[in-house]
Amino acid sequence: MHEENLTAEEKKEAVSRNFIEQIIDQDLAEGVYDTVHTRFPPEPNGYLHIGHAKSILLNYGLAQEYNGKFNMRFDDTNPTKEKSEFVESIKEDIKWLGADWEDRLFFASDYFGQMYEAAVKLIRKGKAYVSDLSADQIREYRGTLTQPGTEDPYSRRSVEENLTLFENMKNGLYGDGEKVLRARIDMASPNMNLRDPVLYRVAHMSHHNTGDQWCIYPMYDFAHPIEDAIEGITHSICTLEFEDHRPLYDWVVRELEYPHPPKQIEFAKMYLTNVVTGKRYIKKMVEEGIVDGWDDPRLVSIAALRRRGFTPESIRMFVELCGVSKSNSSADYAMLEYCIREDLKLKRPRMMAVLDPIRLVIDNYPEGQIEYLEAANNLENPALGSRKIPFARELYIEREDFMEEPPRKYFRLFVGNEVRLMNAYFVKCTGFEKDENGQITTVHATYDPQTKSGSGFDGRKVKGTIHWVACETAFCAPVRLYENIIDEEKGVYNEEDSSLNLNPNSLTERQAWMEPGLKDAAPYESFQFVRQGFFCVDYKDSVPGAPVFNRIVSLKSSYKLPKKD
RNA sequence: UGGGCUAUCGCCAAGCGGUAAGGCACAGGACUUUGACUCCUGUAUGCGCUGGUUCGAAUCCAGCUAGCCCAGCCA
Repeated sequence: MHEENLTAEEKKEAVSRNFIEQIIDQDLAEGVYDTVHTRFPPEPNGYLHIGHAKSILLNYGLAQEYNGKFNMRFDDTNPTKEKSEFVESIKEDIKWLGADWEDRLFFASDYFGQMYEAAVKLIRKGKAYVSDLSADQIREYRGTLTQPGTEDPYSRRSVEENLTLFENMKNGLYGDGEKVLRARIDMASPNMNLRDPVLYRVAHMSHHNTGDQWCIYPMYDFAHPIEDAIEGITHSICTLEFEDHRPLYDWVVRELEYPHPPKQIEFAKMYLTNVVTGKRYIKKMVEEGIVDGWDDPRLVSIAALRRRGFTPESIRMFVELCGVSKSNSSADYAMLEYCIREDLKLKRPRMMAVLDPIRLVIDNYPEGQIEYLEAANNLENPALGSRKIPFARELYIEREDFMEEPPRKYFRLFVGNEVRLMNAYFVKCTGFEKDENGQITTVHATYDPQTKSGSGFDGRKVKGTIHWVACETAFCAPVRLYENIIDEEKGVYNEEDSSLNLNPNSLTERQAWMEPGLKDAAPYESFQFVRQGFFCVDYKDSVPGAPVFNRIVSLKSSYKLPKKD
């Protein structure tokens, strides 16, 4: 760890450490801590989204990296907002992401007794007092950003009186809002958080974990450092907006005289371009039925990503790629797409499915004959084995794979051109048919038996390869093509008239014709459909024997079909 | 207009006084039974601006500018 001894070359070659790792390295080197203990402390008031994934994986990853420990803790200090139904979904999402808290699952509410004692300790030290001011009055006394606050008229109460009053608060002698416990710090501090912050409030309300045992509840700023200290957390990692709270965090652990005080470190939240992350917008869309719930595959909640077919590995890769810093930023959605393609490309079979079919008739192929051809599941990963696919005289091919008047450098089917049918034969286009509307319905071709896939034929080359399925045996199932929910101009939500502007193309559902083997696809199973992208069976909408395929991500394409006028 | 934080390529992000890493995206090219993948190649004379210190500054100093956060008995 003696950086100063490294040459410039060595410095460059060293794996760069993010700023949190640098802080931890230094703490360890200086003996401030001799271990690393982190935690993820969500409030169970909603579902987790991709932004949380960064925090989860950061905290868990740091614990792993330094051979330390990682705690799961629900920060449930406000019963008015929390529900136990969220506890389970949060646990499920974190497990899915692969963060393992082992046997360390905690609830802040389990520490209410210790927090109460801590408050009594502060009162005894003269560092806290009970105030009768109303919420409005407290606001007035707090001053403004530019004007200092003024002393709370109740701040001079004696220790004995405060002790009694606080006990009375606990015992339910006062109604909600009647009294609060405040820290005595500095009403004139330029940092608003230090102007005698409220430590405890009265709330006669049932708590999801403690029931009616308590009618006073600690505030975040008081509770959080205590939670961290109790659990032996060393590095308490949170987001940037808590930077101003750090002096208060430090004040609490100092006044309570914890022997090994934890250290708060703040990092920038992650945002994604082209997606909606705002809870209020999502809530509104859910309420108005615009989306299919908080796990609608167009959203970026952990559950939505899972349902769409993203893998934990891809999320981890994404978080790692994004890095950690203190500058507000939003990652390009293309980076997430890259990660899921990267993760799936060697792992999953590459199958054929036709999304917009026209008929291809191979006129020199025997009528009624079905031939089973061997197809590798993944050409780049032989370990995935192979399958048999039926080939016949009449096939479906993609409408865009034939053109009556091909533009320059179009390698697919047009009259006179020869292409390879993937996993099958070369076919040469001989003609086509149109219906009364001028729509192409059928393409005719002849095949060359000696060009069979795998035969080693190398007599001639073709530039194009297209995918296909045999009409008779094709399995027809719905596929859903997603665009992210955005309005490029205004975003999904217009602040001015509070209207929602949904991209009407955010979801397209259509039938697709696919290899018969796909009808046995199980929920969550994913595939690459050649040239169409990666698809995953939607567990929620699929019934046995009738899978529904969500497109996770499309493939990149360097060829754009010219637009028709 | 009080306090805190941030500013390096279209998007992330290294860099910590020795002469601008990397990834995504993009553009060329090679290869190809997916116009995918893979593989090459290219992309900041410049680090928000202006001065200063220094042989040397993205890095240090000063002054600006812009953005984010804070006036919950939310977290």
